[in-house]
Amino acid sequence: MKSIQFLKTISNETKLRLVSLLLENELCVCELEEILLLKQVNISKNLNSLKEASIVGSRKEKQRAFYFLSEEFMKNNFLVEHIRELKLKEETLRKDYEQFLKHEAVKDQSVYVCNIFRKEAN
Amino acid sequence: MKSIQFLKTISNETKLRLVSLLLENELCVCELEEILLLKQVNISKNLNSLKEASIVGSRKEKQRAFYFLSEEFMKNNFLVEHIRELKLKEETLRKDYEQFLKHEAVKDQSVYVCNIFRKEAN
DNA sequence: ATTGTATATTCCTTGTAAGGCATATAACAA
DNA sequence: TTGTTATATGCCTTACAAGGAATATACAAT
Repeated sequence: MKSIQFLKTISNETKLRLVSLLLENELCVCELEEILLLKQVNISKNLNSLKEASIVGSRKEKQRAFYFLSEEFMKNNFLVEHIRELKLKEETLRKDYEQFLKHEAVKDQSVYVCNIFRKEAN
Repeated sequence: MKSIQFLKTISNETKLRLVSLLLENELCVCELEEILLLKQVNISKNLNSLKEASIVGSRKEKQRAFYFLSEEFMKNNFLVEHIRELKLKEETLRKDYEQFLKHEAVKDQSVYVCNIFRKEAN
């Protein structure tokens, strides 16, 4: 069953965190890397498996790869609403969302460069 | 995350079929066996893992063990609604539901014995 | 006491998912 | 051209879930 594939795929912390963020906006790998503080490889791999499950789509823009939730997935209204609830209930998802907001703020006030946080850290 | 455990556990065909039926009614192992046409061992095992995930509870009545969806699980309104939708959309779940109705009909018109279908088959 | 019914548990095998690590590719920058 | 940034892929290991098969337990019926 396709529906089971959806469930199985998002029932993993990393993937759920990714989907959770993508509910807000399309994002590229390096943004996700900075927000989630996970290694690029894992993000790429997990995004890829989300893509194989038709949960996300992607588009290339120069070197960047932007990922977004698929229409097909978004049709599952109740499941989507369930995830929105988890974002309020689950600590990890809440914190990710905070990080996302910080990230968006920085993006707004300056010319965005992908590794901005990493540069500040050095 | 507990919520992930819920998702992970129900994202398996057998377990989803079980949960799907238990949305209708509490049922005992042998009833589930007859409706789903699965081996008793698998049903017991899967029910047990649903129980470990706090998705179902159980009560003993003589030799029978009746299983029902936990309050905790039922609080996830959107997730529950999602499953109800899957019951309409997914062939397997629809057929299971038909079998369930047949089973209920038999139960109503006679003194119920657990292996009634099996006896007819011989 | 013995048989039959209902359910649970244990052992075993197989499949698969997830992340680590190294490396590949692709685009752009200098 | 060479270096750097952004992303993807391949190989390996570990962990764990799922079902088969056999057996155990628990209670009921006779």
